[in-house]
Formats: sequence, structure tokens, C-alpha cells
Amino acid sequence: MEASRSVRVTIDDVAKAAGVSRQTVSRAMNGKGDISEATRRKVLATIEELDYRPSAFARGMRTQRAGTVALVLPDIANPFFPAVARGVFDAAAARGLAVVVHNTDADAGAEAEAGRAIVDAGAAGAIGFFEALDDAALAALGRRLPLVVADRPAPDASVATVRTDFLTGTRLATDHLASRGHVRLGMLDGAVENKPERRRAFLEAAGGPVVTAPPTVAGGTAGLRELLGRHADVTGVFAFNDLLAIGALRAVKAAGRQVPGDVAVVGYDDITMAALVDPPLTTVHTDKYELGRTLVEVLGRRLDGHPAEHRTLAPRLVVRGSA
Amino acid sequence: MEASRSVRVTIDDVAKAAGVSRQTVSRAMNGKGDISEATRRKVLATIEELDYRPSAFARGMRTQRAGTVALVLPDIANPFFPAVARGVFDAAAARGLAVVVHNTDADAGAEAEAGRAIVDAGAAGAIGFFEALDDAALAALGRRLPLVVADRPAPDASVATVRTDFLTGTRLATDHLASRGHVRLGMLDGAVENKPERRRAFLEAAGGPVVTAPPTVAGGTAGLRELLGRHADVTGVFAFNDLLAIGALRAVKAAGRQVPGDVAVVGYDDITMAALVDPPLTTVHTDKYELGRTLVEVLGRRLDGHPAEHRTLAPRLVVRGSA
DNA sequence: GTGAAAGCGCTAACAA
DNA sequence: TTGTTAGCGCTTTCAC
Repeated sequence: MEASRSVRVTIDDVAKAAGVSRQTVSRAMNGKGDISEATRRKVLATIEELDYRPSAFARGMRTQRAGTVALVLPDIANPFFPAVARGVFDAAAARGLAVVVHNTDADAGAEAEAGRAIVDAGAAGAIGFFEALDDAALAALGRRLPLVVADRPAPDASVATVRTDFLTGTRLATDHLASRGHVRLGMLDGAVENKPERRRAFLEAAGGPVVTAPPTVAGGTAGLRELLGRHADVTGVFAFNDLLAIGALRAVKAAGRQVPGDVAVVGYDDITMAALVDPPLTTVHTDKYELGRTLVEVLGRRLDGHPAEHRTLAPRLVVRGSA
Repeated sequence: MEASRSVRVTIDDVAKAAGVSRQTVSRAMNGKGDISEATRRKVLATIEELDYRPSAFARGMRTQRAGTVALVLPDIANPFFPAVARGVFDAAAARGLAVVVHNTDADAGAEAEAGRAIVDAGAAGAIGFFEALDDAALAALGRRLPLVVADRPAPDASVATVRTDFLTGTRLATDHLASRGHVRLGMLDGAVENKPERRRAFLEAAGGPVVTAPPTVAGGTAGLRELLGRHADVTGVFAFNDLLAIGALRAVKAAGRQVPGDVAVVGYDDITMAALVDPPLTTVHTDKYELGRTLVEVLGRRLDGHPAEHRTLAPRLVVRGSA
């Protein structure tokens, strides 16, 4: 008893079995060109019967396009991105698209290399977070295939975008801190390329000292120490993301001070962890799943021949215990 | 001014430019067959010069194998998996493999469908967590392509495995609780298919009541209430994973009782969140990144013609505040 | 509405 | 060591 020799069922086998030509089979399965309902049905039945699966390679060779979309992101281990990715996977699966993930660490070289790999692979399109690549390179990529970028301005009319409204989100945070009586605010900004909006919005809205740190828990701890060390009068802290905010929370507590009594902290993103730390983090919620879903939706419309769209997702403040 | 018309550079263009045959170009870039060092260098230089990129489709059509590996997992939004995925991405990138991710929600139908898609796409191999698919179907998949499964016994000699040692991990947890003076232990088991090991190990090692709940924070909260409601004498709780454990922590605190004073909790996995909750979670650490890396390594050896291997990763206990 | 011919770009097998 | 031949399975003309 041996494993069944798997000889590939080709379009010709189906054609022969259904008593039609090869192109008729192609027409039946792709729904293109004129074909009588009767033949169509017969062919489809034969396909089913023989369990025929068209070769992605052969098809790609003709069309120069695979049924694959690329998802580019800095770090899947950063809790913001899995939630986005989940939205991408679900929406892509619903459209019958496979998703190839490229992890770049927000490195310009890695992002460029990912772009090259994506083009070489003949992906139907690409979506993602390009945090280091310059506009020219991004626009060039957008000329090679349908491209939707997240949380970044379009470098080019051909590139679609989906953005979360940082300005509003930041206002939400600083207004909340102000409403709690904090007059001197500080910001923990993430050391991330191409993301000046939150800082700019903070400076406009509240105008306090800004310390830059890696967007991690450890970065938040170090950053907060530096911030309060240099500006002892700061009582309200706005962080670039929740990881930084959680680090800040820990630093405040470690210094023997109270949150939010002595120092209030507001984060950004509302990652799962935010609700579970002590005190629970007050943060600006962005719908990460929806962001992922929308990226695919916008790409899908692009694939269907529509022009590049630009969507914006509205954030909202979630008040918990930290501010 | 128009976008540069992108006419594809083919192997024939390179051959012509280098003054050799098409096959020689193929040999030069794939390092197969005999070729003189001089020609090889010349061809490689020409490739560079023309910026030639071989067509993945054409290559796949000949070889019936793409430079792609599939990663199958239940839910990228569950914090255990991003860490594994990161290890997979890094190791795959180092081998020049692209990674296609299939999110299955541990649903048997979705896992089967993912398998079909993987085979159809001509993936070089597949790795992942099949939590619902039966052994027969898994073995069948393993016959179609190199397959490495995580945290599950091999269904077949052709299927390689990488597992974390649940038995040892569970012992570590129950022994620790015992050493802290807890005589009556309970377990919060995850409602997950094909994962009886932790429960079995718990029953053997400590033998207390087991409550099953969805492996989430909410599940842990509900599960702990049920556990303590039915078995008031339980003072030490072992959870299937950290999410459940964190939920349990919250339930204990919500009931006005102390952790670890009244009830001690030990989790499993050591997700990032574990160190950040209050009290910090004592948990069994498994190296998720290493798991992902090893999955790719074992697949790579398979791809290089070696037989299916079986690796086991050792867990270790991380004592924090909750037990 | 359907079929025949052509060819996408590559590599395995064989010939030189 | 290098070149030639053949063909992977599909879709896009174009003819009927």
C-alpha cells in the first residue's frame, strides 16, 4: 500500500472529460466571455467531480498576478499589529486572497526589500505600514501594484490610504487631562520615523515638554523618569502608545507616587493589555481590527478598478483608571 | 512624463547580454550543474546590471514549488502566537522564504481549507498549529508537502514536530504551588481540542478539580468563579494559559480576596502581559520566539532532504508575585 | 457560443 | 563546460 501517486489534474483533463475545449473550461471557471448556461454547468460539475484545482503558477504566468496580497508591518510582536493583522486576514480570506506577511522592524532597507519581494512575487496588491521608506520609493512601489498605506499620507495619487485621526485622538487625550485639572502636560513620544503628527498635535493642543523613547514598556519607564526628572511640575502625561504609557505607569508607581493622583497617564491605541494593568490605562482607542479590514476593503476596490481612496478612522477616548 | 513602461527582463535578455545560453544563466543563478567560475561571474554581473529578477511563476511552473512557506495558526490576536510568528518570520527571511499566514480559529473546516489552499499554492512547506484537524487529514497533508506541526504528536512518520514539554511545565507549576504550602489545587483548563496533556499532567501530579473555560481573560474570570464556587477549599490554581490566569487573578481580586495570600495562581506561556498585571503573574515560560524559529529550522532541514525530526523545547518556571 | 493556436519564463534532460 | 529541445498549465487573441 503506497501513497496515491498524485498526478495533477489539468484543465485539459477537465476539457476532455466534459467534452469541450480547454478555453471553454477557462471561461466557465472565470466567468469571462460568452458561454451558455448549460455548458457552464456541465463544466463546473466536471471540475467538481475531478477535484480540479487550477495551477496558481500557470495562471500567474499568463496574468502576471497572483491571488496574494502582501501585508507589511514593523513588528508582529508589538501588540498593536496582531489586531490589525487579524482584520486583514479575515477580510482577505473573505475575498479569497492569501496574505504574505513581511516583518520590517520599521527599517528602511527591510521595507524596500519587502517591496521588491512583493513585486517579484506578483502579488495582486500590497497593504501596510511603511514607517521608514521615503515617499519617492513608496510612490514607485505604488506604480508597480495597487498599494494601500496605513497611517501615512499618500506619497502619490495612485496610492490609497487608511488613517486613524491622530489629531482628534491627541486632542481627546489632552482635553481629558486638562479637564482633570492638569495644567502642565508632558509627552512621551515614540522614537518612530514619519510619525510626527501626535507630537505636533500635542504641542499645538497642550504645549509641554516632549521626551522621545523607544515605543516599548522599557522605553516608557525610562522616558518617564527623564521627563519628570527634567520637568518636575508635569502632572499629566500623554504617551505615543500604550506600551510607553504602561512603562510610564510602572515608573510612577516605582517612584512611590500615585496614579492618577500625583501623575495621570493617557495612552494611545487601547491594546488588550491596557485594560489589564493596574491602574487600568485611560487611552485613546483606535479600532485596529477595523483598520485591517478597511485596508483590505480599500485594496479590493482598487483591484476592482476604482481609483485610490482615502479613509479616516475616528478614535475615541476610553477612560479607565490612570487619568 | 509618464511612468516608465515596465517591460520584464527575462532570462533570455540576460543570456543575450552575457553572450551565453539561457540554461547557463539558470545554472549561474541556481548554483546547479557544472559551470566555470568565469562564466558564472560574468552572468551574475549581467544579472545585476540588468536588474533581472526571475519570475516566480515561471520557476514555480517548472518546479511545482514556490519559495513560500505557510504558517497555520488559530488566532494571531491571541498574544501567544505573534511571538511565535515573529520567530517564524525572522527564520524564514533568513532562508529567503516568504510566509503566508492562515488564521483558522482552531476550526477543523478552516484548517482543512487552509491545507488545500497551501497545496494549491505550491508552498515549499507548511508549519503550524493544527488544533482541530484529525490525524488522518493531517497525515494526508504531510504526504503532499513537508510539514512541521507544533505542540502536537506526529500523525505520521513523514510529519515533523516541535513541541514544548507540557508535562515538565505542568509539574513545574504544581510543584511550585505545593512548595508554597497549597495542598488543594484546582485547574482552569482551556476549552481547546487536542490539548489534553496539561490537564492529564495536572491530574497525575496534583489531582484536583478541573474547570474548562474558553482560553481568554473573560474565560478565566468566569472559570475561577465556578471553580471556587464549587470547591471552596482550593487555594492554588493552575491555568492552561496566561490569559485564563489573568482572568482568574482579576476574579480573585474582585471577590475581595488576596493573591497570592488567599489564592495563588500560576499561568502558562509567559506572554508579555504576564509581567505587567498586578500582581505580576507567576507562570511557566515557553520560548515562543524559539518555537517559531525552530519550526522553520526543522522545515528547512526537511527541505534539504533530511527525514522528519522531532524537537522538544524545555519550559521553565518564572516566579513573580501571583504564587 | 466555441475552438485552435500561440506563448508567458523558466528548468530538466539530453546532446554536443 | 555549455547549448538545444521540450514542455510545465494556463489565458489571450483570433477564427469559426
